[in-house]
Amino acid sequence: MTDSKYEKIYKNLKAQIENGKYPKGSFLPSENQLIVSYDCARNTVRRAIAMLNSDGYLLSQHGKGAQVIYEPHETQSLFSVGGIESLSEATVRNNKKLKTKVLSIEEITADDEISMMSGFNVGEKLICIKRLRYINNEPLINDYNLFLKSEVGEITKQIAASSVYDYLENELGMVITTSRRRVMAEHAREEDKKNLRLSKNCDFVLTVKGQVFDSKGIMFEYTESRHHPEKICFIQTAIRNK
Amino acid sequence: MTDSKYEKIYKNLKAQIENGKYPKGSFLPSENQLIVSYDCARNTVRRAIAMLNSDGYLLSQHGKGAQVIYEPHETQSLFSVGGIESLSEATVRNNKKLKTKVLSIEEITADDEISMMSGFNVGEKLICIKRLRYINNEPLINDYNLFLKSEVGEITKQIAASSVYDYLENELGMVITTSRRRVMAEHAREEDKKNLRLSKNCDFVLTVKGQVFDSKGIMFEYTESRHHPEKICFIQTAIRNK
DNA sequence: ACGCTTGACATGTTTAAACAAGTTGATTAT
DNA sequence: ATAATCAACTTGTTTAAACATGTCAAGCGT
Repeated sequence: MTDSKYEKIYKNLKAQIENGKYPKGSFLPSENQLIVSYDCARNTVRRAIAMLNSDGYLLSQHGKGAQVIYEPHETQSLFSVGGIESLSEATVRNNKKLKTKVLSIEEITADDEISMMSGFNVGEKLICIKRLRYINNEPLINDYNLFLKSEVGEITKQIAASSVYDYLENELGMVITTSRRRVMAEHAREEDKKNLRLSKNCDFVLTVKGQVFDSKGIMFEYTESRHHPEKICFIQTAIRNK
Repeated sequence: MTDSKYEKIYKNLKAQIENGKYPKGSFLPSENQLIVSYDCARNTVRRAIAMLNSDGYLLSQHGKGAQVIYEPHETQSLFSVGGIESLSEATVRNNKKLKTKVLSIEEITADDEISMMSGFNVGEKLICIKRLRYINNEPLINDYNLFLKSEVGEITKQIAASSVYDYLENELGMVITTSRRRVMAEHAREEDKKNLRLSKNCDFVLTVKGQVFDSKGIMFEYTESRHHPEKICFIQTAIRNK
């Protein structure tokens, strides 16, 4: 579980950029200088730099250097799409307070309708969790999760109230790798209006539906998050990879 | 402009996966086999494989191999977030017919309000384009663009009706690199309802607002796309990078 | 028949080196 | 003074090799 060398360099540089040691517009030390500081080969430092490029932190320019283009997240409450980041991770990164209210946990068996919606096979045993997420004490996200029981075992109210991913990764040793998500705008349901306290003339939500896979390629989670549209949006930085 | 070796391998493998030569669930030939087929070093083929991983096409598993997890895009009309891909590029990739109706092109100067919204400085000369985009003959996207005149020069109705990016990259030789986008749900405006032919009880749109930068780090475009919420959603595949 | 070891093979990490190509500023020739 | 050239940087591409580590099935011993 120890970080590899390039991960250490990556995290170190990332932290320094976030701290403002390398402000927006400035250039990182050249690769040759970084090789000396970190005592490593060129490929190793290049790998860290490549990751920061795809994070939207750096813009490497041929012949010139790697320029910092990161800027701290703006005013409103928001978190980024573009990675698999749990809500608890995102809120910590943005210095927000996250509170979770578990509305219900029950064990169900996938029927036709659920199978169609989630992608699980009919007959599979699932754990169904409904949660309401508060950010800085405002109810902003209506969360609906289905977990494949054969993969994740029991999930207690305790776990659901903190971080399910923490539990899966650190307790169960699962490796979460890929996810496929769909982002859309939908009509608000009655429970959305009530739970998220939508204003009277707002009858829609910003929804993310997704399937999550572990390292064996098994889909073990279906997730549906319904966001308060006036208070949440998604940020995404992308680089063109030709 | 010629492709480098790893790009050729990347595109070749990608095409084969899309063609179904390597169906979902199957494994790619091992790195050592690919080295022979492509007559290259291990790092070169590894680079191509890494790109396909971050595209969500492959899932490399330590000790086992690289498994195909790509599946063709599903039923509804949709294109992916997570890259800088112009609409024309996305529709081609998904075998859709794109038609663009240019509603207006005018030259404006950024005032306070525009500056606040777009991020351009007050007083800068901008080209403002309003377009309606049809996919398979349905009006699905209300597009609003601001281009920095000093960077892009003149944009004719002709260009706006086909692909502005094509023009910028291939005619002007601009290099488009990073973009920062925000995805949100918003109230529909009157022009949205009319242009997109929203159903009566649907008064919201799925909006993407973004800023696009060139290789010098200059922001040269602000874009706002308002999508038909019942017919468009965004797909995103992500890998967890620890 | 069961569990264990082991060896072949897979991907992951790291180093090293060479060459290609873009950028920039100083030097040189006009 | 101006323009061309060059040298010293920068990042980009590619190869090669060594070692670490995960997977799996064949074969071994009990």
